[in-house]
Amino acid sequence: MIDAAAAVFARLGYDRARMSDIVQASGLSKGAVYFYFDSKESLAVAVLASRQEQWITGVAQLLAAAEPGLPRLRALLPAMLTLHRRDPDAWVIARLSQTLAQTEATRDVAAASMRRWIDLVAEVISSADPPEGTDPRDLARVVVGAFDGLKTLIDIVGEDPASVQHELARAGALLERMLIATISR
Amino acid sequence: MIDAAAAVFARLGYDRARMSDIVQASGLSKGAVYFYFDSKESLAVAVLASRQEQWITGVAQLLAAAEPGLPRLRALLPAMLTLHRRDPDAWVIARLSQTLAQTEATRDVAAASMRRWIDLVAEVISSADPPEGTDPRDLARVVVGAFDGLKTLIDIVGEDPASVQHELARAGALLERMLIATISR
DNA sequence: CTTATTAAACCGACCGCCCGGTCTATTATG
DNA sequence: CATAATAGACCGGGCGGTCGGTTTAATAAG
Repeated sequence: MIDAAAAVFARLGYDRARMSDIVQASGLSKGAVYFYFDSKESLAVAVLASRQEQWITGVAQLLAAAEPGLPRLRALLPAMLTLHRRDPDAWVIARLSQTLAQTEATRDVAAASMRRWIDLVAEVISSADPPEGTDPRDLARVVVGAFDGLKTLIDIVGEDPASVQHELARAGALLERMLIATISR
Repeated sequence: MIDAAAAVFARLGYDRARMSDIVQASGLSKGAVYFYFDSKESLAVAVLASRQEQWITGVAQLLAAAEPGLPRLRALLPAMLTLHRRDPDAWVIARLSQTLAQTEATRDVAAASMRRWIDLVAEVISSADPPEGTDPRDLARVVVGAFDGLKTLIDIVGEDPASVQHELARAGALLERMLIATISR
């Protein structure tokens, strides 16, 4: 059911997603959905937590295959792209965080979710021994933010979903190049 | 009135912005607003066009002060940051484009708006003589997308508006460094 | 094996509110 | 008086959320 909601949120965004859409996608009924979740908002929080977990463990798993340091850093963007190719809905964490951060009650979970993700990237960057005066967390923010922004931008200007996937891979590779160029002295 | 609408859209986003909010912010009445605009959607399109114009001419003006080539490229991120500091609402173009791109009727204007902006950045990058095999348009996409993503991300994890401004400047400087490192051989 | 009992799971018609949009009355302008 | 501009009460539809009732499944009792 969380899967169905994630797909709908990913497709329409939180505000445009109607409860009826989610109900229909889940194959259940309105009563069943509200049996498990208090509100649309709490459902969104659950989706955020679920996909966040899925995303982070997925990336971490792929990163673990590369040895620490520069090789692992080089594996970062490819891992993100692989995850995104495997399940584009997982990146709903970015859109949901954006929306949930606007509401007082859910701002903290949204921020915490993003911070956790930044921390993981910062860890990888840090292990690659960046030059003096380069804060790994700053770089991590740029990478995470840039990936999100690129996905958004390409979704807007892209033609069809297939080309979007391709364009994102292209942009991801370039972002990686920029990251490496910055870190190597 | 477009200014008022822009402010509201920037603060709440298209979907959460209520017509009553915009009416109140404009200091006019509902009748007056609908005398000038057919719908909420067309109002959003007008806001997008207005701020896009404002943003592009503003950046272009700042860029014109620097001589073409690398100096002008170096002026790009500072110009964007200056514009953003001068009027953070102007960056509502990114959020509005995202939303309007979801609707069939307005998808093209949203995409066109973003493409125009990418074109300008690509032009600047191109004039800085990037190495072989580096597509200026690809780089431009990364810069534009990254800036948008960074603004979004920092809005989420940032504490107060003042620190957001500062963090964005910091991230922007880093993004510039990455861009220069990539372009210089 | 059958039947009785119970509670969790599920259904979908329904509700009240709120929002985008309309419309008529009124005011300003010339 | 004519016209443009504005006001704000009003409306219909759609939305998130509710609630009484029904099915399902697990367990106990005979």
